[in-house]
Amino acid sequence: MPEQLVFRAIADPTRRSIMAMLANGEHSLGDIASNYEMTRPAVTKHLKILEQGGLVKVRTQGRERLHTLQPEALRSVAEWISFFSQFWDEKLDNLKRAVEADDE
Amino acid sequence: MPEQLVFRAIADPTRRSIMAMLANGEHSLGDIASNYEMTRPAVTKHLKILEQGGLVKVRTQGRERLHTLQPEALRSVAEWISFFSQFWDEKLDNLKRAVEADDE
DNA sequence: TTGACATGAAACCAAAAGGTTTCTTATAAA
DNA sequence: TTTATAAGAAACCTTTTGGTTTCATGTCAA
Repeated sequence: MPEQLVFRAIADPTRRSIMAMLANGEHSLGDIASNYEMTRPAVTKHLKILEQGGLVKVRTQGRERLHTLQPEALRSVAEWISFFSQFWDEKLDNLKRAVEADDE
Repeated sequence: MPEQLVFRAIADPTRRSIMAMLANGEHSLGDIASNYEMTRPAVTKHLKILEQGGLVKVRTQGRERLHTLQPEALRSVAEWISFFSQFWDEKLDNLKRAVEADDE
């Protein structure tokens, strides 16, 4: 799972919005699409990109496809940011330690 | 400075690489460009997008343009991630608190 | 002041991104 | 067993992105 796919996935505002929605729990495609102006196929494409980034997992139930958030995929981004956090504020070294501690 | 411009800026691997380079200090355009296969105009465009995201600041000295990293611009991304970190691991609530504490 | 150097600017191009419409397939329900 | 519903798939379109080449400009140094 190349890190680049995560950065790509979170670059789009619609996809970040979908992530926020999925933070509340599992949702079907139609359920998600009803929250946006665009058509369902467009939302499908966004969900596929989120999947490729490892941020969303899908399971099929009957004729529905249920999507769940996989927020752990954001950890690589958090680690990348933590490298720079040391330059912006020493206090935020907490962030770096927190992330690293979690790798054990 | 819309948050979207930061997400856009960090989405490209070349730009993230430039950020890493600038973490070591100020660099001129030619200096930066000499590290990449692409032409200088291409690097110029990347630097402009980094500027728009607030991640790089430029000053002119003689005929050179010196670029410095502004890592604080990453804070909005860190805040966004911190919202999701609660879902992936309670221990990483440290991250959220660290970021919020820094807003005071 | 003439030449070399560091950069900016503009025109252009191919590929990727974000969207649409149309058609098909699979499941559920009448 | 029809009919309605949920979704996948493919073809297509426009705009953005990441890159190029070419030319112009400003500054430093012989």
